[in-house]
Order: sequence, then structure tokens, then C-alpha cells
Amino acid sequence: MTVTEAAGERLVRIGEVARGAGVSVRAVRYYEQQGLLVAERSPSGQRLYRQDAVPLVRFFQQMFAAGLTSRRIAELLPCWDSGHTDAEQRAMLRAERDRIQAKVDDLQAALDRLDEVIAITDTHPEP
Amino acid sequence: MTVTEAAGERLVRIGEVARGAGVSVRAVRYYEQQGLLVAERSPSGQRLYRQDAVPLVRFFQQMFAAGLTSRRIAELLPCWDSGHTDAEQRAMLRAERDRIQAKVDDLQAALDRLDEVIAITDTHPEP
DNA sequence: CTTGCCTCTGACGTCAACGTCAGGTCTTAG
DNA sequence: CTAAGACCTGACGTTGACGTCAGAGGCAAG
Repeated sequence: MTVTEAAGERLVRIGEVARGAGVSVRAVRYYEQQGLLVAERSPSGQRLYRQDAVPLVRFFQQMFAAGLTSRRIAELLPCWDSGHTDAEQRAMLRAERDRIQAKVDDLQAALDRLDEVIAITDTHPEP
Repeated sequence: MTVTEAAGERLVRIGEVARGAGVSVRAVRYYEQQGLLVAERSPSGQRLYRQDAVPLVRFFQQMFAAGLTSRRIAELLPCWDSGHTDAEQRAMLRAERDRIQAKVDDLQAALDRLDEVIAITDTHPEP
């Protein structure tokens, strides 16, 4: 609805989506269960996806890697779809952004500590 | 053994360690169970820690935040204690370092995508 | 028509780092 | 002495994103 929908868009089955995005079929079903993904159904009940489901799933993976939950992603999906947000969504966006930034800083600190140890043990003679 | 051990070092109980490091008592016990932390015992069986347990627990938290498991941390603890490593440990250190670096990059990419959306929705008129 | 692969719906299993509860002991301030 | 905390050992519960298995269809090729 929110995206241009050409008349005869090519629809793909779940396996193709999964392979294309590099996830499991189970994962794609899970995303639907969590309200992240909608699919039409063939007369026999098989899920049919538009091709933009592939980059969408990749995007989910990226957000998962950033520590967002599927619930949070579902709450923020309208921001991507419609391009506008209410105050609550903007607050959530900023909160997630700050959380990720803090995580990056933490990881960088951990990285520095590891590098420190690596430098020490590398310049050290073997026991 | 590996660290200078003054004669009458002040020993603290588990609650103080937990508060000092900002974790739960349960967490400290868990670290012991996972072989990350050793404690003497009072005659009545209560755990007694040296004060350097506090920064050590903080360090564990940092490594957990970086995605290392308690098992991995336990395997790498000798690197910190002794200051030297075998080939396998050096490989593990590098592997973890690379993994964390990759994670930082992923998070940065996710951050950029969020910032992009934030910029768009902020310059957008309210619906 | 059958073979082989894909897909379906449940529903239980996994893993890690704890949380939480039960029932008992210890320590310390008053 | 006593009551309030702090601590002890099990042991089961939680959370999130799936894995995995069972049993039952669906679909194109030969």
C-alpha cells in the first residue's frame, strides 16, 4: 500500500527470500510471526513475497545485530514505510541511536584492552 | 600466586564486590561457577575476595558486553595473569579482536541508517 | 505416477547470563 | 539476646531469535 505496486510484480517463495537474504526459512517465518513481514498466500497456502522482502530481511538482520528487538523494529517500521513519525517514535529512534552509540563506545574500549594485551603478548618471548 | 600477594590484604565479602562492580551478588557467584573468579572461604563458608576482584568483575562485564562468553574469558584469563600466551591463545585473541571490530563496523552501519531516518523524519512536517 | 524437493503448521529444544525462590546459617547492631 | 540483614546451597524460571523434529501436503520433472 505504501509502496508503488506494479501490476504484475514477480512474487517469490520463502526459500528464495531466505537464500537471498542469507537467513533460514525458519527466520523468515519468525519475522512474519513477529509482525515484521507480511506475505500473500498462494491458493495452496504458500507464502509469496515481493522481491523487496529480501533487502527488508537484510535490514532486520542489521537491526538485530544492533541490539533492537523484533518488537522494537515492528514499532519503528512505520517510520520507514511512511517517512514520518509521531513524538513517541522519534523518542524511540533517538533512544536506540544513543544506545547503539554507547555500545560502539563500549566495544571500542574492549577492543583497546584486547589490543593492549595482544601487543604485550606479541612482544613477549615465548615461554 | 601470579600476583603480588601482600601479607594482610583486606578481604571483602561478596556483597561489597557486587556493589563495587555494579553487578548482582548472583552474578559474582556465577562467575566463580564459570571459573572466572576464585575466592577464599571464611570458616563459616562465606566467600572472601581480594579487592582487585572488583576491577576484575568490571573487566568481565566489559568482555561480556563485547560478546565474549564466560568460557572464552576463562580460556584467555591466563593471558592477563601471566602476560604470555601460547599460539592457540594468540589466535583466539586475534579472532575475538577481529570479531569485535566487525561488530563495531556493523553497529556503525546500523547507526548511520538510523541517523538517516532521524534526519528525514525530523525535517519532515508533522502529519 | 512417482520421485524428490519445497512448503505448511504446530510444538518443543537451545543457549547464556543471570533472576528468583526456598529454606537454612552467619554476623552484627542495639 | 534478638532481630535484621547478609550470606549459603540448590534448583527452577526468564528472555530472544531462532533450531529442529514430526507429520502432512504441494509442485515440476521424468
